[in-house]
Amino acid sequence: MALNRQDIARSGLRLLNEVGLNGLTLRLIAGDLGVKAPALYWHVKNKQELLDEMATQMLADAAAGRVPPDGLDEWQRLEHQARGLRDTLLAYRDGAKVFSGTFLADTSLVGPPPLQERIDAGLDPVRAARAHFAVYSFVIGFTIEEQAVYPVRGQRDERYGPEDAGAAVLANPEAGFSDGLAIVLAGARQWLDAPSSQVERMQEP
Amino acid sequence: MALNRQDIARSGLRLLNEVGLNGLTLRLIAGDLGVKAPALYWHVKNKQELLDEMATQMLADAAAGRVPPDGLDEWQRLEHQARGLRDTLLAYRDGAKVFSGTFLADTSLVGPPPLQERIDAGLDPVRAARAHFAVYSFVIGFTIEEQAVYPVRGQRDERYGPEDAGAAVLANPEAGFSDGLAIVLAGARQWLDAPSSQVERMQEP
DNA sequence: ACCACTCCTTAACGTTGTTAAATTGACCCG
DNA sequence: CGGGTCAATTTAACAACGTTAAGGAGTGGT
Repeated sequence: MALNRQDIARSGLRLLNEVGLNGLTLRLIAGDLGVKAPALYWHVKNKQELLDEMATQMLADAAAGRVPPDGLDEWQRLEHQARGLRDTLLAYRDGAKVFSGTFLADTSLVGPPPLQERIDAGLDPVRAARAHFAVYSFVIGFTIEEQAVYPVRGQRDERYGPEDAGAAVLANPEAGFSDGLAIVLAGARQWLDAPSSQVERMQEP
Repeated sequence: MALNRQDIARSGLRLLNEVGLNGLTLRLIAGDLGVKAPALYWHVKNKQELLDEMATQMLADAAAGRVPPDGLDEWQRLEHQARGLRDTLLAYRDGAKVFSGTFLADTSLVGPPPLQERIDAGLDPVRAARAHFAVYSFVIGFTIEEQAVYPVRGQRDERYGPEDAGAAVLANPEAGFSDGLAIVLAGARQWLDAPSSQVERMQEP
């Protein structure tokens, strides 16, 4: 019968979709598990540690059902991974916020690093990591803004009028994300082929 | 004597650097202003509204001292703006988190929209907005991750070991950001010239 | 002198994360 | 059997938080 961190995290994730990050209280989670709040402290040091566990669990659940199809090249795998990350974050209310605050308990869950082929072929691993992180950063940033406007997928928050700049893009989040991702991937590809570590160098007629 | 929203927001921003977002309480801000906590509710509806005001103030203060130099082309202005945004967020503890949660009370503060020249020259404004938002998203995402590792600029948080992927990039945040920004800008440039075909359009409701 | 309005205080409420101490239950050893 | 140890949970309580209600002080107009 005894609880464990995973059960608690999973309960937290389910409740997250019902009440949002602000409404997610330890007493609520405990009640959902048929237990009183201080019991959670036997398994978890902090609420923060619980949120970390939730972020990890979130990624693990999503990675389980998302093996990239065979026959993709490394760029397509990178795109697949980026889309999967966004889908994962969107699967939970405030998912991106929960995720971005925490670092993962188990980093092996992100899956095999992309661009490994090119690293084996001589690409500087630091450069590869930076390109990868640029894609990752874009996905996190985009999804955070997206979830600010659409707390749950498809339902727009009433506080945001249609007037500001971001809203023009987020009027159609899918297209905005696709285009943004295409931009970042194209840039990464080009940047890895033709290194220009200084941005100033990229001006051309 | 009478307080106003700006004073409160400014006090909140100063205290943010001392105590962080978690430690930022209404009673603390009120005390800093020589006033009791409920007094703030005369000027502000919510704590959330206060945070929105702080985010706005943050951007306004930063934009004041950051007019782009003359003689830059539109890409250089975009780069300037992106670097300025990161600097602004880094100027406050948890700055990116505060900023990303809120939308701005006054959107005129972001400055004149970039890429206006190309829009005048016939570029689809939606495409321009998406390219711009891709850059914006990257900056937000990168800086959130950066501040998770470095709560205050230059001081690494002890919880993160050097082992994970993001840390490899964030070992040198300045270089990581520069490279990432170069990637996104290069991609945007290329994408605006030749719209990518691999991403098909989604239709609006 | 009175009213109206702005701005702030005092007092309090319910909720939150968290801690300390007592309690239960299961398993092992004599 | 009986006691002891250890894991897991409960009961009770705490300080702190965001927020609300009610009232008081100051100011200005008529």
